[in-house]
Amino acid sequence: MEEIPTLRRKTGRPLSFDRDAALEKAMLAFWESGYETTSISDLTAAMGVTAPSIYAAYGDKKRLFLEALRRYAGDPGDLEAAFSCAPTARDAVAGMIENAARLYTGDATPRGCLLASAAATGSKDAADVRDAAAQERRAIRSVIVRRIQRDVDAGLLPPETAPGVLADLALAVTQGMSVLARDGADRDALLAVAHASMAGWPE
Amino acid sequence: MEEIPTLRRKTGRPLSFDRDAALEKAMLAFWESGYETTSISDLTAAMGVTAPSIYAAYGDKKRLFLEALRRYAGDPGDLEAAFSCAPTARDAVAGMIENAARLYTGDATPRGCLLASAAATGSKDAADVRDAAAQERRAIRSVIVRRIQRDVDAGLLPPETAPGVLADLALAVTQGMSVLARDGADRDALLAVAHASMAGWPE
DNA sequence: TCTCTTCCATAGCGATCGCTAGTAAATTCG
DNA sequence: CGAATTTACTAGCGATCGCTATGGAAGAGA
Repeated sequence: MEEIPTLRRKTGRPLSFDRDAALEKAMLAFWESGYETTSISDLTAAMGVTAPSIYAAYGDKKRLFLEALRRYAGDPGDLEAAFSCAPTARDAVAGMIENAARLYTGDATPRGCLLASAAATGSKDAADVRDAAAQERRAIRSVIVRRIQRDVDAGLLPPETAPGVLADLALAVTQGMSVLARDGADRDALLAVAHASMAGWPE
Repeated sequence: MEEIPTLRRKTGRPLSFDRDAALEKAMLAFWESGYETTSISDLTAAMGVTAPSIYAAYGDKKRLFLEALRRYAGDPGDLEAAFSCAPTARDAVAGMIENAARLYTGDATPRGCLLASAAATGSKDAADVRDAAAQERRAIRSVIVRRIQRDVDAGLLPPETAPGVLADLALAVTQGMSVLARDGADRDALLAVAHASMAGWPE
C-alpha cells in the first residue's frame, strides 16, 4: 500500500533552493550557450546549485535540458488554444511570428531561439536531444497545418492552398529570425521581416 | 632578402596527404556535427590524418574551422558576380534561396547549412568563431541589399521598397530552411518554401 | 532528545578534451 | 654519400568533461 505522493508529508532535510527558479536559470544558460556547449560547471554557476544537488533534483544533464526545453516551449495546449481562438489562420501565424520576433530580442533573455540554436547540431551522443527539439518543432508545425486546413475547409482560404508549405514557411522564417537576432538585428528589423513574410497570404 | 615562396623548391619530407582533400573532409565533419562538438579525435578519423599533422598543416582547431568555413562559403566574389549577372534582384534572390534548398538536401553532404548550424551557439571560448560565421552572413546580406537597391534605382522595384527588410527575409528563410532540412524535410518541400517566400516580391 | 530521512558540499573518479614534446622516417641539397 | 630540412607517429601532457562516493548538516516524527 503506497501513500499518495502529493499528500505524503515530506520528511528529511528540505531543499535549500527553489527547484523551479533554478530550472529557469538552467534554461537561460542553455538558451545562451547551447546544450553540449554548456558545461555542468556553467550550470552550477548559473543556477547557484552544486553539481550533486543538480543530479539529485533533475537526474542528469540530458534530463535537465529536456526539462528546460519543455519549459521554453511551454504547454503545447496553449499554442493550440491561441491558434484556435484566432479569427483566422493568417492572424494566428502572423501573431506567432511576431511573438517570436519579440521573444528573440528581449532584454531579459538571450537573443534568438533556444529551440533553434541550443541543439542545432552536435555529437552523436546528443542525437536524442536534437530529436527532442525536432519533436517540439514538429508539434508546432502540426498545430499550424491544422489551423490552416480549418480555414481552407471554411472557405476563408482558397482550396488550392497548401497548408504544409505555408506552415513550413512560417517555421523557416521563425527559426531563421533566430539567426538574425543572434547576429544583432534589432526588434524592429525582426518585426519587419515577420510582416514581410506574410505577403504570400490572402488578406 | 626572401625567396618567393611559390618559386622556392621545397626541401624535406613531403606531405603524405592531400591538404585540400583533408580540409574538405574536415568541413564535412564540422557541417555534420558543429564546431565545438566535433572533437580533434572526430577530425582525425574523418580526415585520415593524425593530430600532430593536423596542427602542423592548419594551425589549431579554430584555424582549421575558419578555413573550412571559408571553403563552405566560397569566394564572396562569386556571389557578387552571380547577383550582378542576374536580370533582376528578384531572380538573384530566388536563385540563391533555391540553391540553398538544393544544397541543404544533397545526398553527398550533411543536411542543412554549415553557416547556420555549426556555430549557432556555444561557449565563450568560441565567440570569435561565431563572429566569423556572422561576418559571412553579413557579407551575403550586403550583396543582397546592394542588388535590390540597384533595381530600386533602376525603377524595376517600387521606390518604397525596403532593401534591408527583403534581404533579412531572404536570409531568414535561407537559414530557417536549414532547420527544416535537419528535421527531415525533403528537397521538394524546401523548394516549395523557397518559392512561397518570394510572394512578397513584385513579378 | 533521539532516530530517521533527506539534502548539502568536499573531494575526486575515469574519460575525454585540445594540443605537443620527442623521435623516427623521408626527401632535397651539397 | 652526409647534412639539412620537413613531416609522421607514438605517447602523453595538463585541463576539463559529466558524474558520484562519502560524511556531515538540517529538518520531521516519536
